Amino acid sequence: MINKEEFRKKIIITAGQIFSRFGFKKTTMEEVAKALKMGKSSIYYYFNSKEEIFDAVVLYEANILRNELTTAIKSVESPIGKMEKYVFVRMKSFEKLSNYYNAIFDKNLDHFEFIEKIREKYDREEIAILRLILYDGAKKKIFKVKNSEYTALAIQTTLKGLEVPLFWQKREVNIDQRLKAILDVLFYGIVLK
Amino acid sequence: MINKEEFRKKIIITAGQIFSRFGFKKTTMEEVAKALKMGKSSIYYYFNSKEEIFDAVVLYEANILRNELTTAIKSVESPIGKMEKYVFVRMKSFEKLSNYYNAIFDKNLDHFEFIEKIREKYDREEIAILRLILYDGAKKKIFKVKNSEYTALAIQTTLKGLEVPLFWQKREVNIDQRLKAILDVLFYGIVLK
DNA sequence: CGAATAATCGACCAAAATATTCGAAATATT
DNA sequence: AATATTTCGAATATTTTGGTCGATTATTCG
Repeated sequence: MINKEEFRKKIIITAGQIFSRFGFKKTTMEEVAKALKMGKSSIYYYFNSKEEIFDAVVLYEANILRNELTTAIKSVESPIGKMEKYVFVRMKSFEKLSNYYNAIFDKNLDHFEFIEKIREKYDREEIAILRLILYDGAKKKIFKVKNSEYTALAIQTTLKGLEVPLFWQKREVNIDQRLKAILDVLFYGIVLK
Repeated sequence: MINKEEFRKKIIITAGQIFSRFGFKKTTMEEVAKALKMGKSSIYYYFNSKEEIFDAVVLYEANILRNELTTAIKSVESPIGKMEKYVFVRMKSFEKLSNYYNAIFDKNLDHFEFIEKIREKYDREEIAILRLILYDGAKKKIFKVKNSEYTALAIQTTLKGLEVPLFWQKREVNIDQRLKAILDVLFYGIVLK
C-alpha cells in the first residue's frame, strides 16, 4: 500500500460495506479484518477502536451524501423538481445510512444518538440548501414562501420526523410511493396558485 | 394461540425472516423472542435449541422451494421454457437460502455442512424433476438426450457447482444475466438442430 | 550492509454477549 | 380448586469479541 492515509480509507470503505449490511453491533472486527485480508490486530495500527472506524465511516458516507445531494439538485431546473430530487435522494441515502445502525429490532435506545452523530455536522448545510431551493422557487413565482429561513426549517423538521416512521417501522412498504404522497401534500400547500 | 404446533410454525416463520437477513450466527434468540413479543426463555418451551429452530426453518423453506419449483415448471409448456424456469427459480431460491448462513465472509468451513443439510433430502427429487423435463423435451424432439438419467445428473452437478461461484463470490454482479448466459450455453449444446 | 522504522501478526485476556436452564408465577383447562 | 400448560425473569455456563502486547517480518535510509 502507498501510505497510511490511503490504507485508512480502504479500511473505511470495506468496513462501511459490512456495517451497512449488518449494522454496528453485528459487525465484528474479525470480519472486517478478513475482508481486508489482514490480521485483526493490524487494524488497530490504523484505528484505535471499532467505534473510531464507525465514526470515520459515517463521516465518509455523509460526505458522499452531501455530494449526491448537490449534484442531484443541479440536475434539474424547476424548483419543484429540485425539491423532489432533494427529498428523494436525502431519504434514500438516509435509508442506507440508517442501516449502519442495527437498531431495527432493538427499538429501545441509541437511534437518536446515532442520528445526531451524522446530523450535527450537516444540519446547517441542509437548511442552507433547502433555503436556496425555496428562495429560488419563490423568486420564480412557483413557491409561496414568506420566510425561506423558517420554511426551510419547517421542512427540515418534517423530514427529520419522517425518518423514524419511514425507516424504523414497516420496512416492506414502498418508500418511494409514500414519499411521493408526502411530497404531493407539501407542494399542494406550497405551490403558487 | 391455538395449539403448540401452530405456535411452533409461527416461531419458524419469524425466526426464518431474521435468519435470512442476518444468518445463523448473527441472529440472537433475544431478537427472535422480541420479534415474537415473548420472553427469550419461552421459546425453549417449543424448541430445544437455536440450532433446532434453524433446522426447522431450513426444512420449512426447502418445502416452499419444492412447491415453487413444481408450480414454476407447470406454468410453461415448452421444455426449454420449463428448464429455464426451473434453473432460475432454483437459483433464485438458493440465493435466499444461502443467506441463512452468514458464511459470506467466513469462507473457511461449514458452508457445505449447511448446504448438505438441505440437499440430502432433495437431491433425488431434483434429479427426478430434471429427468422429467429432459425426457419430455426429448420426446418432443426439442432436446437431444441419450440418457435422461445421466444428463439430469450432469445438469444437477453443474447447478451445484454454480452455486459457489454464483453466490459466495462477487455479489454485485447481475446473477440473472450470468444465469441466462449459462443457460444459453446449455441449450446450445442440448437443443436439437 | 545494518540499524532504525513501519507494518503485520498470533496468542492472549477481560469483558461483554449469548444460549440455555430452572423454578416459580401466571394462565388455561379440567 | 386441582391440574396441566405456558410464560417469564433471574441465574448460569459458554462463546464471542474488542482490544493489548511482544515478537516478527518488511521497509526505509544512512
